[in-house]
Amino acid sequence: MNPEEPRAEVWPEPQRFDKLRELVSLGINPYGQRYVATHHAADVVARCDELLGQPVRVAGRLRAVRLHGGSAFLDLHDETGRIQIYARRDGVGDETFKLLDLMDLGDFLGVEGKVFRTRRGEPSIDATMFVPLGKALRPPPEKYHGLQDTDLRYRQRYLDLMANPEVREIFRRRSAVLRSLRRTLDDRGYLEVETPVLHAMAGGASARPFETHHNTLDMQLYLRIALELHLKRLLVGGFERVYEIGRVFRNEGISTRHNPEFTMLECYEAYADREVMMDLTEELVRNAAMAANGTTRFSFQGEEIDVGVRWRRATFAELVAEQGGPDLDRFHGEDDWRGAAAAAGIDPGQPLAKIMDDIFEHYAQPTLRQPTFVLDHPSLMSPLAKQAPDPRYALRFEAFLLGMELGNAYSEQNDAQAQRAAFELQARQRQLGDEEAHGIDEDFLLALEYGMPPAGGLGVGVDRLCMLLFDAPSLREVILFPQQRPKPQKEG
RNA sequence: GGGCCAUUAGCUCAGCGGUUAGAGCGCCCGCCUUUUAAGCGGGGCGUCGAUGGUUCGAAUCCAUCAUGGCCCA
Repeated sequence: MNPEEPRAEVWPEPQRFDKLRELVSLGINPYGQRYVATHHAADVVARCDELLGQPVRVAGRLRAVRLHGGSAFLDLHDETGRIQIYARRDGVGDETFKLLDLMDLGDFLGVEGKVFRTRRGEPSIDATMFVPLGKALRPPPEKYHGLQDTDLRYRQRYLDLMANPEVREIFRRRSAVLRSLRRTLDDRGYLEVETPVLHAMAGGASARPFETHHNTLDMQLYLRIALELHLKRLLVGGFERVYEIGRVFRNEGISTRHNPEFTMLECYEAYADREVMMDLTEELVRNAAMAANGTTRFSFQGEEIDVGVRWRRATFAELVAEQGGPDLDRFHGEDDWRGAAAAAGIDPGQPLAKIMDDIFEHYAQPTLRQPTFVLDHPSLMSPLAKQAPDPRYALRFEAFLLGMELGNAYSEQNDAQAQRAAFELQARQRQLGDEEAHGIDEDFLLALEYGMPPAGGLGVGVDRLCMLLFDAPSLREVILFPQQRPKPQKEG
């Protein structure tokens, strides 16, 4: 009907489009402009009695309308909660009252009025004026059940946040955890730094990287898989305590416990070692638990956990043996490991480091429910750590909680020649087909050759920490926009 | 990669071989100036995820595919 606005023809909510045009024809901007509110919804509710009769201005999204002929009750939601608006034809005037016919659920609205309580005692605002601040051309999710479809909840997280207050709460708590982590480190004299995401060589962890390309330099680059190697360069440069909270990327599968990009905290402390990092790990997690939950005790999917006690400390070999696995101390070569793998039903043809990891996962990992530090991993799977007195093992620990790896730490290797030897061993593993083995990072070795203090280094998976503290069944619940397969395009 | 489950109206769901596919919310029309999952009266809503097949007849049974979820690797 209207060639100038052909889109309205196919619009799924033509009435909303019509109302938009009607507002414009009345000379009203449906999208508003700056609106200075005096109060949030929660303020008015909390301080209702003290504000009784006083004029206030609030702004938010219209979530429900109950029409009563010459009057109407509106539910206005802002970030703090809900406030009820009472609009009478007598109170706002005929013209403004008619605007109600042009409003839809989901629209943003500014309201001015006097605070009062209804007959049933509900804190409300008796409107004297309201102004459209943002038209919604699509309806919000269902008001009672909210948005349940997990696919849509993640794809259109804004609808999830709009409809489900407990989801908003999760991300407020996540923010509290991040603040707590920063505060704990800041209070210990750490410096927060930012290092490159684009790496010429992806190192610092065992994982396959995402590849990208820089046009002007015409070179292949990788998205970082860890923060480690740049932070250690900063120790070379003379900073003694540094940390970074940043996104890392690993080109792996997606599951309830894995997202291809995730947030990592890494911190490095000169002149410390893994013992110091164990204490720090306990403190970071304890403080984060207090920030998120107000207590160090919490339950995860029905299991009671306490991160406030001293965590158990046991070696990699002890834990495997404890669960009926082989005596790793008697292992002296590759054949021992491959034989043990076969005995455990693990593919013995895999790269050796993967076998070591799988054997631990097979025997010990699922049993580590309460917080546990696993010490002394095989050196082969720990190329960036100093070696233990027994060179088969590394001065490393991993923190486990509820069967999940939460953190990883080393007494950092600061001997440039030993580091080169470890990298060379990794390179041989890579030649043997281990795609996750570390490459020889000459640029990092160059830095080490200038001298690095001994140091303790720690990495913590922030998303997993949040998942555990929030009792979330899936990592996706604590990531605002988890990775999803693109939806096939519908209509043209 | 393997197994199981789900996909029906804008949203939350029912229907599970047999007239023209349903409910609540939302939406449209009417009434209602203290309601609050407001109420009352009326109305429309769908490529029943996609594609094939079986059948007189398919949302329903079968196969394949897509997306998501859970479990396992």
